[in-house]
Amino acid sequence: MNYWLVKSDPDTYGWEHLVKEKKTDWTGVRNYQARNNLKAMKKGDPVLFYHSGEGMDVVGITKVTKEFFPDTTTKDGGDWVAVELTPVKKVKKSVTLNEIRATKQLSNIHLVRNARLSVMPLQKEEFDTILEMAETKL
DNA sequence: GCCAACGTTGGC
DNA sequence: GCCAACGTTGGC
Repeated sequence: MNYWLVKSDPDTYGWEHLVKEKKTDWTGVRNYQARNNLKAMKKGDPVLFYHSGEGMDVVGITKVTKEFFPDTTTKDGGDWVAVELTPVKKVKKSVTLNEIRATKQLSNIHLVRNARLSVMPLQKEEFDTILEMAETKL
């Protein structure tokens, strides 16, 4: 079991949108590192959902319900992939980037070190720490 | 709205 | 293969 975090701009596609749709194909990733992370996701892996821009906080937990497949929104012929994500639950208390920054155990995650990466792995300890801060259990 | 950080592109 | 220029993302 691996743990992940994805970022999304709620102006484009936010948590509420995902909940309404029940599930979504996580398309549009155009970054090799992020793509490799998508490819490494296994069915059932938990994925934290982070809002960039508005909010800047972890707002919910999703899970992988379909492992990677070709991203059909690709127009440039590139070898891009998507996964299917399904919302599991909203966190009780959203965890802001500031709180994450202020937490020593989380100082190595990409969210802090590489703000640009939109799909990133988390260590189990990091995942658990964030859930604890969110006062939420998986 | 600005700008820093980063990834990608393209000229050499 | 290097690196400058450019575009995009995302925090502030």
